[in-house]
Amino acid sequence: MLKIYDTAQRAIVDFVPRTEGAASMYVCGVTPYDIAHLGHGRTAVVFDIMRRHLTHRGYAVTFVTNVTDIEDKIIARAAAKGTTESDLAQVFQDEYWQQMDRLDVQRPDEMPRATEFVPQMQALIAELIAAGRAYVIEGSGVYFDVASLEDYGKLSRRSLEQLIDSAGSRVAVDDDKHSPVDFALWKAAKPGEPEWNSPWGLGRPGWHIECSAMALEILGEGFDLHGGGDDLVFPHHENEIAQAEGAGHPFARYWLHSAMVMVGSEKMSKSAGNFPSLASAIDAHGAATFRWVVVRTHYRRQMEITDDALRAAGAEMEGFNALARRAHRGGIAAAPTADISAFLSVMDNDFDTPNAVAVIHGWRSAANSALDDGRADDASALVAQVRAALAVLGITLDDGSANGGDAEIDALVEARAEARRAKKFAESDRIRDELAGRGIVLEDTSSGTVWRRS
RNA sequence: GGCGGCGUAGCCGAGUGGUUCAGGCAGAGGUUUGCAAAACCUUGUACAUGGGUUCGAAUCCCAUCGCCGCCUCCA
Repeated sequence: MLKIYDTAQRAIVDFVPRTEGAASMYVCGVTPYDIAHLGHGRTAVVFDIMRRHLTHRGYAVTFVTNVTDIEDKIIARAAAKGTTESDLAQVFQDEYWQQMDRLDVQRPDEMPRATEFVPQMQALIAELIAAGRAYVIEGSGVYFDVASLEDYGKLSRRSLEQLIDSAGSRVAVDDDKHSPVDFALWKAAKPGEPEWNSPWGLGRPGWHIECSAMALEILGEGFDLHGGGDDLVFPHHENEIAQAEGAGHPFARYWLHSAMVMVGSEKMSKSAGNFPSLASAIDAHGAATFRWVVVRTHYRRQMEITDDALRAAGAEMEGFNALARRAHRGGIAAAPTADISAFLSVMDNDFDTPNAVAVIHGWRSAANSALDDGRADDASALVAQVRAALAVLGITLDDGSANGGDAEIDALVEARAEARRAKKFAESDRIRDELAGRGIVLEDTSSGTVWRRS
């Protein structure tokens, strides 16, 4: 039985989908106005693993991730760069998916862009007005009337009083709004900004409405899982719920939130300017290592992704790759099927990847022992378990088979092997040192020498 | 100020009342190897502090200290 931590209930609960055997999932995507950072990488990997695990458990998963391609930051950045909003969004969306592809993050089944769903947003806004949950301020826009919704704040556990108390202390309040906590559904057009026609005049959608409208449009009422970074709980997800339920549409059954990535004990954020790029981390340490460092910490726990952390994770990954190389060189093929039930049941407990990692390490160690002892069948089964479990985590091992293409290195490796056979160790060591100088590390196995780049 | 989380051995990171242990990285010793590399084996009595509950607490309760997040755009 899959159990998940539901932010709304603040508890680990059984996952019971809307439709048996299916799982519909909406994960808030990015606002593409700058390059992807480490936090984007973590969040994407976390939800990708949830998706893979659900799929592995037999659910037919429908996975939706939106793109917020019209928003204040995009408008400001496009103006600063002298480009259009859509071009700017496209550039950074492409960069984002380029990194996601390197990380083997599976593409969503649907990737709706906010600008393509303006009619649906307007329809939802109209419903909210009709339901008495929203009001129009001429020349300003349409606002959600928070006080009209009895249980507003239920996701983030905030009361209306405390919200009103703190409102205005950090954000300027529009005096025309009925309450300082009311938020914009539709913003009246401003000169030089993109605009759409609407029953309330030219303008553009507020930030939160897109996700309510698109999730309902694509996944329907009462879809299963809604996810995102935990910085979105309030106000974004809270407002999504208000917009959907305020119009009478049951919204997400479960809420999943992944914790933030910290840098130097502070939350990384674009506004603070402390955001190491995802690309540079992958460049330096590899995609599998990045995934591994994410997986080592539970998704609901804050973590730092430092160079040291990546190095340690890289050392672990290297151990797994070494196993794959050994098995490959020794002609040990992974068994066609693998029993990874021990791994899966750990994962069933709210995607407990840290403990799942321990299970995989156990198999790795046992596989090496089996290879040491020449127990080929055991080794084959264990290697298969390691590979299958890692696949659920989105990691594919490098067994070195792609290293065969370098004729020059292969020739040197062979020359060294000959020298060794002739017991000319001075010569064989000289060749090994030469290769080491070029970043090539040799490993002599019982079935021959394999090499890798260090 | 309100809401929430965290503080575990050199480092990362599980664990929520009890024989024996998370797991990993780094370190040390050993086996293997011509020497290495890789691998395997052995090796660490840690739980912020002070009280309390209990036969027994890292684990429950209270207090204290420290760190972090949300309350503003943010993955």
